Amino acid sequence: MDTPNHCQFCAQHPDSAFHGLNREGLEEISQLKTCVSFKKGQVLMHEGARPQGVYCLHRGKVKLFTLGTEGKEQIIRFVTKGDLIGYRSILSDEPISASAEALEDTFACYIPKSSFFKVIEDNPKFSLNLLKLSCHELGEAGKMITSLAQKNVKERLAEILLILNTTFGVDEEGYIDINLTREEIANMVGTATESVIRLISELRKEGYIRSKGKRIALEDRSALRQMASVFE
Amino acid sequence: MDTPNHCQFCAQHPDSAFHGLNREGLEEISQLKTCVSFKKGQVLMHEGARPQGVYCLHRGKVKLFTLGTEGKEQIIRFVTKGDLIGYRSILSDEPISASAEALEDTFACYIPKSSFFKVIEDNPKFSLNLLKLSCHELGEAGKMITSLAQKNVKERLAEILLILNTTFGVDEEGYIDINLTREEIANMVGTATESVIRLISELRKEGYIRSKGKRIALEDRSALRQMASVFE
DNA sequence: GTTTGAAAATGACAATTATCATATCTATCT
DNA sequence: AGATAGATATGATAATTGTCATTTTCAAAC
Repeated sequence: MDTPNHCQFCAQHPDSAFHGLNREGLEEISQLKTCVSFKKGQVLMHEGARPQGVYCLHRGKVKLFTLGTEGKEQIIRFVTKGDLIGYRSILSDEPISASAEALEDTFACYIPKSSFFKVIEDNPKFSLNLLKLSCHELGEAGKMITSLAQKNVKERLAEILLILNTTFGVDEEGYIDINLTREEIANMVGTATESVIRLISELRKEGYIRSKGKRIALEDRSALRQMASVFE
Repeated sequence: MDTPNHCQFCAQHPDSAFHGLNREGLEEISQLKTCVSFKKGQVLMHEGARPQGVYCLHRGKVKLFTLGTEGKEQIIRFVTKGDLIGYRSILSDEPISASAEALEDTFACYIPKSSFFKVIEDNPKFSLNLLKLSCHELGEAGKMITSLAQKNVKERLAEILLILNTTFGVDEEGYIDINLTREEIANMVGTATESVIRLISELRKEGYIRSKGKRIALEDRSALRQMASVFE
């Protein structure tokens, strides 16, 4: 039997979909899941496919993205420890809307579709958690829509840098603890790679951030928040 | 007792959150709800507020929008007959993320928060429907994000016109059956009002649409689909 | 340490989109 | 029917952003 404690561990986090489940529910999931690992760059799920289960991330980082016109990738959001992948597609009974690719070596639990539904049926609390989760993400998506529609590229870049800083934290030297290329940042901001590079240089010259290679550290977060009109 | 049949009527539509509920469940909702009406321009819910219940639209049209920087409104989506308003906020226990304003005289059923949760508890099917609904909308939001990030204004306008045509249908003369100003269209597309006006003229000159005052009719939908890169 | 390919940086220029000014139209009220 | 306010339309111009070309830097593999 492989690592039956993972679920209880994941469930500790208040934002986890498994939070607040009783012992039996967690035990049930632990029984039904299997553990899988992915190398950096591996694709967990393909846009358009019909997933046969959901992943719950145990360790690692994953980007979710759709392919727009001419194959350009648009990063929708990131998935980290404790987050689920594929639940949207299974619950709405639609093809996967975004591909999921590992940004670093990643470990996840796989819960087959049938087991997933069984846990939902057996645990109303789990169902409510999922509702809460999807409704929260719906609100986040709305914010992203407003940003893309109304802010200019520099404001959006400032916003994304703040989000990355919050989502992934910083290393010992203060750099945001995520390994993204400028192109990937551009694919979040919704702009050209060169524009991101130019604006990162600008922000550096203005003293709001510092950078070393591809790594970025925020120097003046409150100024960035003001620039991005983020009031949280 | 007011119009106890509304809920059964709404529940007929396969996309309704109330679809598939048993007789008792529908009866329960019919008991708990009250009917309200709104004049054109009235606000049903204010961004940032804490709603005390949800609305289920019975007749009329409502726009959902957030206010971006400098008070510019960004229309997220429209709500029509059978759709719910406010459920996202109540379920995620967050403030309302978008204001709701009636685009025409509108009738709705109001279900208080406590009653809403009671129906969820008593009817697992309802809970699953809501999950399906929010997950579907999450996918739609993802599409909108990719469009905003990657398409130019003309492509997005073509896409929005197709969506309006599908959502609201056409009148006897073939015009899209919704009364929107050019400014409101711009607030969906995420651009300046003048840009929308210019591009509507362009589309008209190119023969893809015709217009009469503020009313618009699609003349060549497949060309518009191609322009917008919509393959559905 | 050198090699080497990919990523970052920068400049020049083109395309897109926004802004401002102004004219025309249209629906509604009297 | 005429007045009027708000909406649509259009031109001129400015600002933003994208594209292409080239150079520099970086990091992994040998």
